[in-house]
Amino acid sequence: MSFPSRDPMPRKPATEPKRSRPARVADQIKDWVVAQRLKKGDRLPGEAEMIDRFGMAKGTIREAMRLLEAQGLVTTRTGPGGGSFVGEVSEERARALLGNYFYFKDLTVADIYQIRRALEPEVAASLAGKLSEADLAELEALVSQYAAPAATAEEEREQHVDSLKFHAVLARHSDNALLAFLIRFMAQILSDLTVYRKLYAPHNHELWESGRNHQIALIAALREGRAENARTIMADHMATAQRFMEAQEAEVMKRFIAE
Amino acid sequence: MSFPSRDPMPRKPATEPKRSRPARVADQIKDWVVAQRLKKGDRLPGEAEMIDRFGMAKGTIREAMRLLEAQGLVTTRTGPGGGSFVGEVSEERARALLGNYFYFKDLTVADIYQIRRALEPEVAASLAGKLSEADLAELEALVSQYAAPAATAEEEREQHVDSLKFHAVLARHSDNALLAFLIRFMAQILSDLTVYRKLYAPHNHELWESGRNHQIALIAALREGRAENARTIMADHMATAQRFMEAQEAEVMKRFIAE
DNA sequence: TAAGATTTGTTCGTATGTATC
DNA sequence: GGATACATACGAACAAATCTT
Repeated sequence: MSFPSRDPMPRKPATEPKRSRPARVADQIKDWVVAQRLKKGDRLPGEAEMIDRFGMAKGTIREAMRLLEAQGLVTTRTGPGGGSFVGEVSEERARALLGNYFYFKDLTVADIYQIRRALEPEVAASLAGKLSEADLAELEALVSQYAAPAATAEEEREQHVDSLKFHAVLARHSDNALLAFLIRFMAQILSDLTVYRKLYAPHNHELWESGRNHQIALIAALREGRAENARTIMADHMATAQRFMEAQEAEVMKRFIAE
Repeated sequence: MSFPSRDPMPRKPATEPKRSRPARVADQIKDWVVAQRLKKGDRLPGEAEMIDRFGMAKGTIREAMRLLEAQGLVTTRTGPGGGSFVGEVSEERARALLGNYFYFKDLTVADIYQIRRALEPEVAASLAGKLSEADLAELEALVSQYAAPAATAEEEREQHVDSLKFHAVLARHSDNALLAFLIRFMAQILSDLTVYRKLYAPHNHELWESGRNHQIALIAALREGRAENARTIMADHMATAQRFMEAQEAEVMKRFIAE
C-alpha cells in the first residue's frame, strides 16, 4: 500500500477555489482507491496510519472519512480488524442522495409520468419471456393484494403504494442497472408523495379497475413472451395511471427521503 | 429557532442498527431543516450553539456537518456572519453522487442507449416551437463545431463530447427537471467513458455525417414547431449514435466522476 | 491600512467504547 | 474474563478566514 506519500498536499495555487483539508484528504483517498482498484470489502489504512501519511490530526482525518461515508463509499467498524472499508453504494442511499437534489426542484406528477410513459414500456418489453414462473407468481401475488376496491382514503393510499411495488419488482429483474434504478426511483417518489384527494373527486373505481386489469394482462403477456404486446399494455397502463393521479392533487417531494 | 431541545438523543433500543452519533445528529439537523421549512440560503445554528443543544463535543458536531456537506445539503463559511447554510444540491454534485453508485455497476453502452432512445425523443418533441432564436443559434453554433471530419482519434473524441453537449444544452431548456437531469447524466457518462477504437474499425464517416445531419434537421423541426417530426428525427439520431458507439469498444464508468 | 471581533478550522492529549482473540 | 486493536468521543487551546470599524 503506497498512499500518496508523506505531505501529499500540493501547495495550492492561491487562485484555486480553496477546499477544506478534510475535503482534500477525502479526494485523495478516493483517487487512491480508484488507482488501487480496490473492491467492495477492501480495507483502507487505519486512522493512525492516515494521520502519519497525511501528516494531519485525527479530527481532520475523521472528518474526511465522514465525507466519504455520506457518499456511501466507505463504511467503518470498530474493534480489532476494524477500520474503514470500501463499501458499494447501496441503491437506497443512491435514491436518497438523488432525492435530495429534487427536494428543491418541485417535480410535478406530470413530470414523473412523462418519463414513466417512456421507460416503463421499455422494461416490460425487455422482460417478456425472461421471467421465471416464480417471478411471475410474485407479481400475481402483489396484484391480488389490491383486488378489492378501497373503502377509505388511507386504504386507497396503501393500494397505490402496493401497485407501485409491482413496478419496482418488475424493474429488479431488468439487467439494465440504470433503467432499474430509475424505475424504482420514480416509484419511490410516487410512494412518498402526500396525496390530497380532491373533495369533489371521489374514488374513480373504473379507472382503478382498468389499471389493475392492465397489470393482469401484462403478466400474461410477459409469461407468453409477447414483447410488443407487453409494451403496449404497459403504455396503456401508464396513461391510465397518470389520469388517475392527476385526478388527485398531489404534492410531490416535499420532504427528504429517509436514508 | 427551537432545535430539538437539549439531550435530543432518544436512548436507543439496543435492537436498532446502531448509528454513530454524528450520523444521528446529522439526521436530526436534516429533519429540523425540513420541519422549519428552511430555504436555500438560510443559516443554521453555529457550532457553539449546536454543542450546547446536543450536549456533544465540537468534533462530533463537525463530523455531522461534514456528513451533510457531502450530500450537498449545507455549505459552511468562516468569519463573522459565517456559519453553516442550507445549500441547494447542485446538479454537478447530484450527478457525481449518482455516478458513484454506477461506478460499481458496469453499465454498458447498450444500457445507456436503451434509455436515451426512450428519453431523448421525448425532450425533442416537448421543446418543439418553445425555443428562442437565440437558443436555436446556440445549438447551431455547437453543430458547426464539428462540421469537418475528424482526422485523429483524439479529435474524434472531442467531436463526440461536443455532440453530447448538444443534448445537454437541449435538456437545459426542458421544464421537466427530472428529464433534464437524466439527459445530462447520461451525456456525462458517455463523455467520460474511455473509448478504445477498434483497430479494424476505422472512422465510419457516413455514420457520423448522418448523425450530424440529424441534428441539423432537428434544429429546423424545433424552430418550426413540428413536435412529432422532431421526435422521429431524434429517434433516428439515437439509433445512429448507438450504432456509431457500438462500432467501438468502450469501457464505461471505470472511474469516479470528479466532484 | 490596521486592529478587533466573530465564527469556523485544526491540533493534541486523554479517555471511553467495542469487537476479536 | 482479560488482553489487544481498533474507532469514537471529549475538551481545551490555538490557527485561520472574514467582516466591521
